[in-house]
Amino acid sequence: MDRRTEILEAAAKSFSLFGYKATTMDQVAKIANVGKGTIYTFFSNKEELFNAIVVGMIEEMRTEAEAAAIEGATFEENAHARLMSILKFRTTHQLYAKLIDEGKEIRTPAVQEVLVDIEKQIVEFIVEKIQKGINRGEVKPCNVEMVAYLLFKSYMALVIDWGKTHGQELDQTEIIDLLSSTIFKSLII
Amino acid sequence: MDRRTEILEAAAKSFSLFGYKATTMDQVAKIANVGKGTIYTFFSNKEELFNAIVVGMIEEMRTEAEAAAIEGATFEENAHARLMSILKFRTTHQLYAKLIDEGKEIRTPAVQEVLVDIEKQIVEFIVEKIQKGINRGEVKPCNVEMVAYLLFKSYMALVIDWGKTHGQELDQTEIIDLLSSTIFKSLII
DNA sequence: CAAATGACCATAATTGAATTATGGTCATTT
DNA sequence: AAATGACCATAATTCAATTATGGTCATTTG
Repeated sequence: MDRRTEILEAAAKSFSLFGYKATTMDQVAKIANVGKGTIYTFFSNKEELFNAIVVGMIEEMRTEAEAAAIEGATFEENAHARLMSILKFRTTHQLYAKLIDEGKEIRTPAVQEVLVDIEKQIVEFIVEKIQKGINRGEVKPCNVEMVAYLLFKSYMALVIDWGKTHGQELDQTEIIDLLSSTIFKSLII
Repeated sequence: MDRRTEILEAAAKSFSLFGYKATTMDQVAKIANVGKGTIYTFFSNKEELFNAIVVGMIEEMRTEAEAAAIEGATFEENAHARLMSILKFRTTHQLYAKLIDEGKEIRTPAVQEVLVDIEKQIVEFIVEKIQKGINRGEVKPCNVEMVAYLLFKSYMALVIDWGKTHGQELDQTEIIDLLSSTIFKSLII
């Protein structure tokens, strides 16, 4: 494996395990079996190394979300499956979960910026899918950006936030029932 | 004015100006022109005094939200008007705005708890209104708690959050257009 | 004598000086 | 030419000393 990859893997491991702030460049160098200076021949600073890791994670998330869609399923079914996949990734993926925690608890600025960027990219992903649905004639023309945003926020609310104030999580079917009869209903032709 | 009221007014002023943490009982006593011990004959501790102030604020918010509704208007029009009134109150009311800031920046536990409670009461307020709409035959029977939650979160997202990532605020008409064709459409008979 | 008061106390919060840790560099080595 | 790690400036942490604060209660007041 080349040095760059070894550094990336070491950094991914450390960021996932300890978060951004608690990961030191010395530590990354040690895990990667590399002199600290070597890291700086590939990445200009800690934040760039971090961003490279996050770019990789977003790709991974996107791939999983794409894989969640089923050939021949309706737009609504696939939208639901992909969104649930993304939200599952969000809480399951060690690095993502760690970053959410660090953003909230320690409020490391670099982490908070990255989290905002990830959410933007998720919404853009949804935008793409809606746009494709419109082009295929499965979805009504609409304010795609707003609809994508509303969809994402609604899923966040029902899947992630609800449980925090209401003792227990919502059932998937309850979520589908509600969104199917509201947002999706007006979206689909 | 009786001592209790003087204390309440002093506390409201101080909490609004400085937040929960930065308000001292000595300060409240001084503003209220009262010995510090006197405060403790009416309120068992700082947090109880704080809660009393917040209860008053919620009442105020509720009254304004009720006043935003118009006799003879549709359920949708009034729901929109009331929700916008609440969100306006949220950012305009000095104490509420201060608490949101303190909850986020200093993360005073007493403040965060109170903020969660306020949001719960807002959702309960929406629940009431939807239930009333159902009883009147203006609104379809539905999972009232979930719909209220979704409505509130949608308004929060479009009115409060959107601007933070998208450079500028959404226009009221854009919000109505979207929600009217989605959530409200499926709600109203 | 019942209500009000503020000096007082235990403890929590803050400060700042000293210490340690860390991101990044660059002369030296491989 | 690429890799390295000792080195440096500065940021972060520690912790003892100090200050501030919530809450009490013996005393005062009307």
